[in-house]
Amino acid sequence: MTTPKRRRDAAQTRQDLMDVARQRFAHDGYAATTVREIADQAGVNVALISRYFTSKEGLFEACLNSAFTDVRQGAEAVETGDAGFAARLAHRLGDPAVDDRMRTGLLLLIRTSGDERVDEMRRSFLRVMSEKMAVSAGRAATSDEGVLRAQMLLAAIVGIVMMRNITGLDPLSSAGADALLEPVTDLVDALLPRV
Amino acid sequence: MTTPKRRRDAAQTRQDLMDVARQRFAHDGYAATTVREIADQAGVNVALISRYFTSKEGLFEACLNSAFTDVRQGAEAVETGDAGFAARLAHRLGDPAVDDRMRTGLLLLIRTSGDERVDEMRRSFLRVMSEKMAVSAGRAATSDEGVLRAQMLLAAIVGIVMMRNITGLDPLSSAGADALLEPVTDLVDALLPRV
DNA sequence: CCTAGAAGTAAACGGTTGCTGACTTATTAT
DNA sequence: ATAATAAGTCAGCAACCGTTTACTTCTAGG
Repeated sequence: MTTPKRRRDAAQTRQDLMDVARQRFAHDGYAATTVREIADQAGVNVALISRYFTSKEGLFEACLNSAFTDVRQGAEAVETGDAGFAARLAHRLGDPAVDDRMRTGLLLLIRTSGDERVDEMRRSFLRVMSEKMAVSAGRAATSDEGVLRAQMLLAAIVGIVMMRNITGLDPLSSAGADALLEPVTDLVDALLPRV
Repeated sequence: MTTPKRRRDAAQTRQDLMDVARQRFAHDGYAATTVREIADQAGVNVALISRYFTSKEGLFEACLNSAFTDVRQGAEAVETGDAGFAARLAHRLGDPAVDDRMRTGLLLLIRTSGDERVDEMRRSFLRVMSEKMAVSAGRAATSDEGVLRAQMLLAAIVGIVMMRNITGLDPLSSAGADALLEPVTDLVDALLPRV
């Protein structure tokens, strides 16, 4: 019991449920995560999930939307197009204390719920996201080659985050921001060099 | 009915089950895939999964082992260390007809079953695999920096395969081997240059 | 041809899942 | 203080999960 007895607060409870759900969905996937586990970990009853989010899918959709926001503003803070892009990215990826939300957000980007409508939301977000990346690197948003390279960079980043957090493979999983700096810089410069 | 009525053949049925299971596990994940779906798609009864593989986890473990073999020999065929590495890799990744087994194999590498023993198998395989990659690129297997870079390359490849096959994001998902050649070459040269 | 055993099926089991409706408890406004 | 309402709990539902047991059907060896 972190909070020995918490005052009733619907908004806070809703937020707690989302925080827990994001972690579990991101780490274990949608199907492997049960609503009871989420509720238990949040310290409330299962029925509140249905009340606040209609259904498990509704909760996942809410998580995905908040993940969009986090990844988007994380990306804006990081890829302003100047030379320090790779360094800041490495810092974000490497330091576990820095940005837990962006990490789980990135993982959620490839976790499917089985609902085609939700998948389309994700696809649309990824498309916009990769076009922004291409533009900020000096390409046209309509340039297939630039967008392709941006999507490959995004996929590579997601893959690295996933491998670090899911498999627990060393030295990748335990590498800090300093160890990641050089290879991440090389990766960014190679896939999406500024023109 | 591709085969209007097939002769009874235990070995063939076992193989059919594994083929179907690999696809489904790779694409949808372990928890989201049911044994009934697998059996139905293979055209046999559910009970045969327990008979031939003891359990769903046993089936997954068998799939993972066959994925190890495929990825290993796919990697051996591709990364002999010479200059054509990136080109062959791009060809394997891009052409859907070329190597379906290596594609599903790569996807299985980050699909967890929840069983810690299985996860350890995967971790061990990934470690050996990345050390081989580092060595074939001219690093020592004990070099943390070389192995880290190899693991990042592996993670990037897995991420790209995943993004291509799971999200259906264009132009990445529909890009052919020719479109992938240049960026993949840049990616490989950047993350794991031969020394 | 016939039979022993392998290959495959059908049906049901206990357990778990997501979800719901009736209920209790705390908080707020008067 | 107390009624009204929001916040949260409880117990159970129907459906589905993985697995098993008893059964049927095919096939190979004599």
